[in-house]
Amino acid sequence: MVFQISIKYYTLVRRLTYSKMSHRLLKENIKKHVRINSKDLDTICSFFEPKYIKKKEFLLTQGDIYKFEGFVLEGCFRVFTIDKKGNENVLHFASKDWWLMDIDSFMNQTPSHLNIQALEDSQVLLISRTDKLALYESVPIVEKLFRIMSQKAIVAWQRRLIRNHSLTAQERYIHFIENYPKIASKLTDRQTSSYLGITHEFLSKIKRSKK
Amino acid sequence: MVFQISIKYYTLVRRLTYSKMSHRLLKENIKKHVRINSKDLDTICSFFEPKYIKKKEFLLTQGDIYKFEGFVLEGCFRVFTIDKKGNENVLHFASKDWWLMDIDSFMNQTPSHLNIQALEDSQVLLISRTDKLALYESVPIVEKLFRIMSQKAIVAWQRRLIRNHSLTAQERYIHFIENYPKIASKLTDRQTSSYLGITHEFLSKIKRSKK
DNA sequence: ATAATTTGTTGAACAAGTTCAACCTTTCTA
DNA sequence: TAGAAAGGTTGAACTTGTTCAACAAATTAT
Repeated sequence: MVFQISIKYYTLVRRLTYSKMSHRLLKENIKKHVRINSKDLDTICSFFEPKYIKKKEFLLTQGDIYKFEGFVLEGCFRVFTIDKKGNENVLHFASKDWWLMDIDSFMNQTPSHLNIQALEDSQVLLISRTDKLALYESVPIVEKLFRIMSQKAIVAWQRRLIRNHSLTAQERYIHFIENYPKIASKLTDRQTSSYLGITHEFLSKIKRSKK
Repeated sequence: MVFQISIKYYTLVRRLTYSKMSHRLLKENIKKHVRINSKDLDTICSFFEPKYIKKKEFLLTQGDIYKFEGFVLEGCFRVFTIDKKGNENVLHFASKDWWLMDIDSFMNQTPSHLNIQALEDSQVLLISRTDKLALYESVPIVEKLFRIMSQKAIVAWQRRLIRNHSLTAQERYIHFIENYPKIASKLTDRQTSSYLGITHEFLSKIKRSKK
């Protein structure tokens, strides 16, 4: 009996500790973007709920309406579309400390064009659309936070387009594995090639010629 | 004498009228993105000053630090980088009712990677960095405005990347002229090809084969 | 109006990347 | 643990797009 209680107690403490830990990563992330007081930070984080997703499971499937925004605590995701020809196009990956959103579907509540799939057992913090919209109103700095995050994202997309236009597939591959070694090491060649915009066969040939 | 005065008066009235007209386009643009009261709208617009730029002149040159953000009233611009191999890569064009910014340089006050050049005699409304930063503080809805504009821009960049990965050069060319006929009609083939990420020779061959 | 420059067109040789098919290795699953 | 499924490699033929060079057409500056 005593033993059981102590297990329960231990579990409870672990959960709380864990929960604080998980929000800590989110807090650190937010503080990278804006100066923010701890009250606002606590309010923001209080709306994020942890969720566990198993390898190969989907957080979002093409056609769904996206009702959550996510922040990755652990694991790795791929965000991709399937085009008319049936090919998968990876927009990006998201591992620990990255955000997961489908801005288009979330903003306009239209069916999503994107799929978000876990590449390994993963944990995310999710905020519902309702709570997010409420946060924009009640905690004004949230607007600034996402304005700044969005602007940084635009810069990243611009640079990626330029790389696609000015570099060969081999150069893009080298850039990718050098700049995102942690993510790259978790991927199959098929996933990497889809991100780079080439076939997996050609990636295989690039790797051979590099040696 | 009387004649001279009347000319002066006419010019003054025209300027005032013109200035209101020009801010009207900006106001309409802003109202597409956010619900906003007319006082805030007036405050925002009051910081934008008109500027005329002649064909081929630059609003920004690679290496400069960007100190303004612009809104195009008339004319057309191209935003491009020159990479190490000396090739021009057009990020995008901006004609009437579009925004002109170099987010990276403007945010971080680092030397710009971009060039912004007028393709024809053009007019823009410019806001200085100082005024923009002050606006973010004094008119909170400005944060929301640029947050939403930025998020729409991200969606556009994502779609463009997917087109680059999933469509042939010919399909991208057709998409471009069908979706941006006004801008496309103002461009030389060299400019169009640089936007599409192909050589101008190959664009010429695409056009021939299309007939 | 003329010269100079930029732009567009075309062809031939070439390079980059795809497709398809075969085969092997690894990983998942019953 | 066997069988199935998925991932990786390789080669040959093919397609897409580039490069370079030459020339014609259109703009621009003088």
